[in-house]
Amino acid sequence: MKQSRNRKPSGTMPSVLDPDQQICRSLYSAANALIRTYRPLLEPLGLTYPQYLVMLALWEKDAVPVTRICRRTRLETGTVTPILKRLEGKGLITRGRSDTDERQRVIELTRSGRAMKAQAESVPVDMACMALLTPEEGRELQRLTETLYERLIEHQAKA
Amino acid sequence: MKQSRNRKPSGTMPSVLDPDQQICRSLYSAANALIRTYRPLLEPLGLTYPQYLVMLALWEKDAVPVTRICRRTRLETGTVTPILKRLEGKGLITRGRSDTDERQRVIELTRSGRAMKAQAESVPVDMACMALLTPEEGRELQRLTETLYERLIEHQAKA
DNA sequence: GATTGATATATTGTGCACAATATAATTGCA
DNA sequence: TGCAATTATATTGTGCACAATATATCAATC
Repeated sequence: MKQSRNRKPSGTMPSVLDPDQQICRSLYSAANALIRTYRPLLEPLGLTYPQYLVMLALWEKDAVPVTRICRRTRLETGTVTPILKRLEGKGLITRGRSDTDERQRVIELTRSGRAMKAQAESVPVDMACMALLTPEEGRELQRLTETLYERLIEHQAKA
Repeated sequence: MKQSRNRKPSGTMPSVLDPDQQICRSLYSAANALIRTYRPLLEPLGLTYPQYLVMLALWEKDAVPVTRICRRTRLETGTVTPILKRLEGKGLITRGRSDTDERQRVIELTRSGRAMKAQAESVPVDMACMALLTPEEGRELQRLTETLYERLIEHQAKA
């Protein structure tokens, strides 16, 4: 592992509490840095990354309940509800009520929200152009993070 | 890639906007889920994960300026300063001033903060016991996230 | 058809995460 | 010496992220 910024003296006893050994720090800082990198690409759309994630879910399938948005974005309702309100405020979605189940909202794209999809197509393209990872590295990283995610959810379900 | 929760009809045109294709979502949701999993392990210490990260930095090297904490945690000063205030409030650290440079703080562990280190040793152990990833998977994941992080920082420096 | 339990969403409170900006001390150097 | 540029930290404002809790509707069953 590279430690260009924190070389240890050779012969140092490795500690389980060494920050450089923390997989979670690596994962966390990479995720934060990646979202920071999305920012300028999303700025023309006026979206944050979590807002973009919600829009992706809706471009995939429109007129869905909040539950589905949570499932596809992997965020909790307490996170998603305020995001939906902001997207409504921007005029990108509506938050109607289901006819068959008064508890359920039906989240629908407005014309403006639908129109944004075309503009958004450039975001993954621009991101890919940065060539941050090779295609193989990208696939491997996604495979590993998906594995980890699944096991964490599974573990969480047991507790 | 597994898509147990969102099978697409075979022959569906793959979209660059498909949520399941987003490496960033995989990374983000795995990082969030991992930090959630740390929570019960850190609860006996009364720490959040970012607070724990700061403590790791101080257990590695005590009596350091804020800059070093930022570097080792990979968090910004705007994030770290309030965390340091909370840790000070818990009686784990002090935030003195440097004699040689009045701008600089010297962040030092208190006796209580130093004592916590022994208790914290069990956290990585308990985490490892969950066997979320094999040692090889763990190493590979850390290698890839470190690579990504470095390239993102590099890219950010250019802009 | 009333009650019990489950489900869908919303609210509240705490703690990040960071950009932008402010403040203050130090350093360089004209 | 004086002052411009740099550096260290703090502050402000916005938007997550989530646990815990609340509320309202629906479903099941007695």
